[in-house]
Parts: sequence; C-alpha cells; structure tokens
Amino acid sequence: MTKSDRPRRQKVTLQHVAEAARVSKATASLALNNNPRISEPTRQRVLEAVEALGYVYNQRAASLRTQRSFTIGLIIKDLSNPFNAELTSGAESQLADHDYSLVLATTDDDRGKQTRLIQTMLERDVDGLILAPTASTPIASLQRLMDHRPLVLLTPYYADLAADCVGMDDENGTARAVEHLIQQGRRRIAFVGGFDTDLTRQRRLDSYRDTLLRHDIALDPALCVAGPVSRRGGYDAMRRLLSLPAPPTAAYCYSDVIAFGVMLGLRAAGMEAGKDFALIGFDDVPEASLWHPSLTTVSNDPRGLGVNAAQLMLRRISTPDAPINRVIMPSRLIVRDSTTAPVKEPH
Amino acid sequence: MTKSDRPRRQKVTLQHVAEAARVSKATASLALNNNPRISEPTRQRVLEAVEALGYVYNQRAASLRTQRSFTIGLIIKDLSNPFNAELTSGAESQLADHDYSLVLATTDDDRGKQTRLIQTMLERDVDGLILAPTASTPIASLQRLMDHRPLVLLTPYYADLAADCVGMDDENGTARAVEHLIQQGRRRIAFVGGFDTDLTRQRRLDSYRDTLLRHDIALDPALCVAGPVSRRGGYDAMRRLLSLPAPPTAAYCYSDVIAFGVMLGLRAAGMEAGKDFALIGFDDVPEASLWHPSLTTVSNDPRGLGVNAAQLMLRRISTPDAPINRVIMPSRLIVRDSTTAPVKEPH
DNA sequence: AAAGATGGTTGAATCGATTTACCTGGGAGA
DNA sequence: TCTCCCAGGTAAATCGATTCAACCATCTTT
Repeated sequence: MTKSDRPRRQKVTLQHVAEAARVSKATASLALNNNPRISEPTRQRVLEAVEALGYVYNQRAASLRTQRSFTIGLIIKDLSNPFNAELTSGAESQLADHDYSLVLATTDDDRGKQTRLIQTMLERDVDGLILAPTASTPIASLQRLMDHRPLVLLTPYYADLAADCVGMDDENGTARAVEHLIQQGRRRIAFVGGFDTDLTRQRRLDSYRDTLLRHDIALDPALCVAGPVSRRGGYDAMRRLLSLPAPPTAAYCYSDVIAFGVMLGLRAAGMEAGKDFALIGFDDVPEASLWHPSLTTVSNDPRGLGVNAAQLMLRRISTPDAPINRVIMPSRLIVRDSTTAPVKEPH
Repeated sequence: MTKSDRPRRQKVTLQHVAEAARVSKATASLALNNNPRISEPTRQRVLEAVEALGYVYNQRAASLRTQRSFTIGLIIKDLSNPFNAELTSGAESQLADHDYSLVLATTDDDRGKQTRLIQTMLERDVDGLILAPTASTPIASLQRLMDHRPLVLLTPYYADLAADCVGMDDENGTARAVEHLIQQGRRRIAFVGGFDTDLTRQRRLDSYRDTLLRHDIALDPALCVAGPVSRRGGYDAMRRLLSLPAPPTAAYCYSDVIAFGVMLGLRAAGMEAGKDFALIGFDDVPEASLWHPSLTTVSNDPRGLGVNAAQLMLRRISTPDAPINRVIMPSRLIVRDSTTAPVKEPH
C-alpha cells in the first residue's frame, strides 16, 4: 500500500503509460485508439500499463489537437420550471448515450446574462450550443453565433434564421383546445395570461383568433387579457374578466399555472370550473391532473423536445452541411374535468 | 464585409492577436491577464486587437497549462424529480457566480452508469465533483475518487468518509412530524413507503421509532410498510394498511408523492385525509399545497442544498487543506389541512 | 542478390494558451 | 563616465494528448 499515499493529485500521463509498456508515446496513443496498425500483443501491454498505473485519459488535452471537446452547451431560461427540467433531462440522456457531456447554464430570461453565458460556453470550447433564446434576442447575434459553433434553437420562432430548431406545435394545440370549447357550446371564450413580448403567446393568440373566426364567432378584445405567468396572474385576470358586463363562460389559458389561478378566481366568485365555466390550460404539468377539478390542458412532450434537440445537434456535428432541420413536436389535448359540462349558449 | 465570409470556423488565436497588436504572444497573454508588468498603452493595443479580430479566449487550451478547467461536475440520480431540479438550479447559479461551469449528468440510480459517468467526468477534467451516490455505492470507491478530485457528497450518510457533504435533517424533520401527529391524539401511526436499501429511509424510520418510543407508544411492525416511491406505491400501501385488523389512524410518508397515493387510497375507501385520518408527507413539492386537502409535510430547501454544495466545493478548491465540512440543512414542518382534525384515541 | 512490399513502431510537430528566465535601453546614483 | 537598476518586453519551455512522415526489420518477388 505504498501507492496513492502522498501526492494529492499525481498525474499519470500517457508518457508514463508508454514507459511502463516499453513503447513510445505515439504507440501508446494509437493502441488506446484501437488503431489497426498496432499489433495485438503491444496493445495488450499498453492496456495493462493503463490498468496498473490507474491512468485516466485526458480528453481536454486531446481536444486541443483534435478540436473536439465532446461537450455540448445547453442554455435555458430556468431550471425550476418542470418543463425545462424535463427537457434538460431528455437532452442529457440523449447526449450521454453518444458520449457527449452536457454543460448547463440558466439565463433567468436575462439577455445580458445570456450574452455572458454564451461567451463562457465558447471559451469553454463546447462543440455546439443548444439555446432557448431570451426574449428579444436579435437574430443578428444568433447569426453571428452560428458561424462560431453549431447551434440548435429551442424555439420555432426564428424562421428567418437558417438554424436547426425544435419547438412545439402551438398553433395546432391551440386550435384543438379552442375547438373543444366551441364544441361544448361555449362562445364567449377568453384568452388569459402572458405578455405581448412573448413570441409563443403571440402565436397562440393568433391561432385562438383564427379558430374563433373560422367558427364565425366574433372576437371580443375585452376577453383577451395579458398578465404574468403565475397563479396570481391568473387569479387577477379572472377577477377582472368576471366583472365585465358580459363575462366569459370559458377560458383558454397561456399556461397551466395561470389556469390554476383562474380556478381560484372562479372559486372566489362562487363558481366552479367544469360546471359553471370551461377551462383549459397549456403544458400538462404534473399538478394538472391532481387539481380538483382536474385540468383539461394541451400536452406536449418536454423530454422529447430535449431528446430531439440533442439529436439535431449530434447530426449537425456529424454532417455540418446537411440541410437545416426544423422539428415541430405535436401537442395533443388532454380532456379532464375542467371542461366536462356542455352547455348551450345563445348565439 | 469581407470578414467572416468563407471559413466556417476560422480560429483566431492569441498568436493572431499578438501579431495584430505588434507584440509577442507572451505579452498578449500577460496583457489579457492584467499583469502589471505590461504598460497601459500596450495593454490597450492588445485589447483593441482582440476586439478587431473577434478573438475568443480558449479556456481549454489554457487549462492544459494552468491545470484548472473552471468546470464542476454534478452527478445526480434524476432530473425529473423537482427536488433535484431545484438543487441543480441552486448549484448552477452559485457556480456561475464564480465563473465556474456546471457539467451535469444523471445516473437513474444505476451504479454501473454512475461509475461510467464519474470516469467521463474525470476524463473531461472537471475541477471537482458533486455527487449524489447511488444506492450501495461502496465507501472505498468514493475514497479512491477523493484522491483524484475534490468531492462533495449530496448525502449525509458517509460518516466514515472524510468528505465534505450536505444533507438534510431527516431525523429532526421526522421527529417533528411524528410529534405533531401524537399531539393531535393519534397513536396508531403508520410509516409508509420507500425501500430498505435506501439509507435516507432508514434514518427516517429510525427517527420515527425513537419518537414513538419516547412517547411511550408501542411499535407495531405491521404499520411499517415499504414500497415504491410513487403515487401507486402509496395507494397500494394504504389499501393494505386499511385491511389490517387494527388499521392506522395516521401516516407519516417517506415522500409527498407517496402521501398523494395514500390520499387516493383513503378516498377509495370512503375516507378523507384531515378528517378521518391524519397524513404527513416529506419534501413539500409544489403540488403539496395544491392538493385537496392540502398536505402537511416536512419542508426542506433543495435549492439551498445545491447552493451549499457548490459553496463547499468552491471552498475546497480554494483551500484544499481546510477541515472537512458537513452541512445539515434544517427542515421544518409545514402544517396544512391533511392533519387538522385532532381526535382522542384510546390508549 | 537487389528491389519492392509489408507490418509495426517512433520522432517530432502540433494544438493554444501560460509562465519563467532572460534581454534591452535609458535614467539614477556615485 | 561607469555601473546598476528597473520597467517593459520577449523567446522558449511546458501542459498532455494526436498524427504523419520516416524508419526498420522481415518477407516476397523477379
């Protein structure tokens, strides 16, 4: 037991391995990379030396020469959001399957922070960057980033940018949701929550409008209320909506958390979602099925989003000149108790 | 606009910067590191060259010489668990504040995978490793790891190992919970969920026993049921408990998700937590306050756990010979509706 | 027997930074 | 005037791998 006694971090390098195996550094390297030029007995000697010395390969040193770090950066807004956590989890496992490591950073939707983190990632020499751009990230800066490193965007909203991206099908999901409400006889359908600057919200709002018009339902601007994406935001919005001369009888919310707030707002007014009011959220967070009443919502697959992003990245790295790929993940409507009381409203 | 036109990934190196600033590579390096030997005018020339060429520092190349990668590995079991997501988020932001990057990997509680991931992390040359060891990770392998790299454990259960670690106060939290039930007059208190191999569960179970005994309540082994950490697990356990000759009147669950299952099991038997039965969970997941009835639970601070782990790591790196640090995060009981119907049970 | 082919190995250059020891020109002190 | 010092700068070694051209025995081939 005289081995790893003293030196807290004695480095065993390939040089040492080579000496122990009585070959040159070059041979040792080739042997470890399974190069066919090296004879089997020699390779064995090298492997034994590795074992005996407890050598650990230094990917970092190698990357200096090979120009590949086997590391992908992932920059998201916020890991506390279960949606993003799932997404990250999917990306990580997909990358790990291909021997890539994941470097994770969060922006808190702060553009300055995003700029700094991107810089750091480039300095850390990631092979590629998967990015959920903060609000109002200029297309030019993304363009510039792209001629540094392969880039995959976690949003479908940079159509003018020739970049790989994955996103979810907001339009279709929204259309399904609104149609479901219409089929149940609802006509005064509110759109609740989110802010104008949010591109995702913009898309869903457009789709909401289109769907209503397609069913000959007049648009009432008073029924579209913006607000923070939180339970509080939903609660406040609902109180305002209920005080209208002609309050809505249904609501499609920008996200589940908002819908929860709406439920509380209803309850405070002596009403109950699923009975007096039809309510739909977006995201299908775990709580959605647990609430009482359980929440009808648009579900998409955050983990799949992450997996797809990672796959796009790996493909882009292996074939840099492949045509760009835009993946839109399908979303589907999950009908639960918050929309189960069909009514007939007067036209 | 003749600039970044052709070369998809033309590298600008320090050499180029030096040439543009008409100084040597050494001077350029020293200038960027704010070395006082370099005169201000020279430094400025270098900085201008950096700007003009769009040079990005290559941390990876530098680390070969400096032996510091400014990268910390975090290995957890599962990112889908909101608890771990919060923890990760805390660690990430803490590390980012100190210009460290986070390399993230998940083991799914698979020891083989953990071994491989640790190996990869070492090859990627992380400066330190924060690890939530999978079940039955032998102490020897952690010991070996420690003389490669600084290590912080996300568990308080390796007392024999001289390693920094952070954990939560399972004993105290459990004692509070059980005492709360006892104070409400409950005496037949079940312990539900988790598996024997789980050290955390072991601790809580011990504390549960101690607390009961301290209050002169006889231990009934039939009231301690193991099972998977899921709603299903809680549901099944509850059905079994209710079919006992002398069923429990209260339960302390290994985790909130189990408690949710228990609630459903109660409901299926026509009972209601908070009225016919007192129920406590562990973790205070976001759903806990949303359930109906809301769940009394033991709260701890996962984000704080992550922040502390990162801090310990940074400290260990800056002063390798500092005495080891074991941080136990306090936990507190959050009383909600699932335990609000005090009763008097016969002894 | 000379020339070529072949399989296995290696010396040396390289990746992009840091860092040490040395160099140089000019001003202060004797 | 000569020495010494000093501020400012640089050449070259170094970190730990990869990779290619060159080399060297053997073994064929003619």
